[in-house]
Amino acid sequence: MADDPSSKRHAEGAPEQAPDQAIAFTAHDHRQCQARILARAEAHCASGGLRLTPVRRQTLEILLEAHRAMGAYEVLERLADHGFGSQPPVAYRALDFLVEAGCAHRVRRVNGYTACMHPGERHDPVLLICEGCGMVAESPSGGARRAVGQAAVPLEFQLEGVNIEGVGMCPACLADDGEGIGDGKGAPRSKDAGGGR
Amino acid sequence: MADDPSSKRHAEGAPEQAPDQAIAFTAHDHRQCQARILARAEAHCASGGLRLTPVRRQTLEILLEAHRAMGAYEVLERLADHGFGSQPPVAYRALDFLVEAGCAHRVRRVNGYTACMHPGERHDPVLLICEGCGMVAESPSGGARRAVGQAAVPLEFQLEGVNIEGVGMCPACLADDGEGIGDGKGAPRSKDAGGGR
DNA sequence: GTATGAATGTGATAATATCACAAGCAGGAA
DNA sequence: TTCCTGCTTGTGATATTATCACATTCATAC
Repeated sequence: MADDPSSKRHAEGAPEQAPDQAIAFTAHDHRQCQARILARAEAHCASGGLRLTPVRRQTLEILLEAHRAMGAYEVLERLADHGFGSQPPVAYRALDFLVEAGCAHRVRRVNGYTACMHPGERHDPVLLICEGCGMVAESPSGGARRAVGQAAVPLEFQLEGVNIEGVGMCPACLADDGEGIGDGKGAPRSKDAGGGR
Repeated sequence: MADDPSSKRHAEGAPEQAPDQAIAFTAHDHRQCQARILARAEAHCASGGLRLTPVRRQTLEILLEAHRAMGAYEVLERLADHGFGSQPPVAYRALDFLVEAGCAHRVRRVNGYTACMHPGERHDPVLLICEGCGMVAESPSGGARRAVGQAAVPLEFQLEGVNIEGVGMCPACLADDGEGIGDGKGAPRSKDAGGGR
């Protein structure tokens, strides 16, 4: 990890470090990012009368550890490590709550969940999933959402929700491939890549 | 089935009955629709050197029976009824082939598969899934696809594929609700709704 | 006809998700 | 306080979806 791009990250005092929506693929102080989102989520739940109980909060913290999608069973294992129940419903319930509350997104493509970078703001982001490292970035794009809405109109379909996901390669993985670490098709990189880069 | 809206369907001789993309939610002669798509898929496979073997063809026919998403195990059961193997890989392999060949789509939202209405034409349709009856319509929308592409650009993300899905209510289910058959939130209607309407 | 690779059949198992019910806990009403 | 109520959590069981490994069959080219 000595050559980790996160060495490029900004100093702690840096103000707005990166455009929020692209943060997953951008060098940033992940500790700070993590804390900021958690605080926002807490505020959102408090103001909305949503109970961010210990399991739920811990679940969110687990999701916030990295900008990637985590499976429910991976979350469950971590919850058990923290002393919570170890049966699937424990994780699924907490994850469902977070999604419902607008604090997490479900990543259908990989049957996983990822923390929302804009807790509480009703939005339907484009989720960009890197096939190299598993990171997930959230891109605002009212554009895509609007286009789906428009696609529904001529069919007289009453749209209630959308899932918009893209798969491909993030800039860091592309750079790695270019450096000859991969062969251009390269095997997926470490699935447990750490926090921000 | 006596009050099936498909009674409204066009007469057999009707020429181009409905805009292709909206066909799932539109009154049409489904037998003809089914046959047309199957023929197109056969032609596409033939011209591309893709082997549409008996299981694969049967699988496509099963998907074509209705404009909805079918689970792999449901397909598997039908395949077994037709004398094919009854172990999961039988269905998954055939379904994977069809998706790969551009003759079917995977519907991530419901872990299902649905026949493609434009076999062989490389496209990333918006899949509109009715929560009332389970029907799935394919809407062209280069617009949404383009918007996702644009969302990826500022993140320097190299987009390789997309899943764009919308859930909501189809016109027929909306009409049913309006007629007082439902309560406005109504339980999902029969999951095994027949072919076209 | 025989070698070859693709496709299929089959048993086993992995990964994901839900159900049902008991127990605990927070808040308000009596 | 005590009880009631509804939400939340724990737990065992089970359902659903998906993949692996390996033997066999089949189509095709040689």
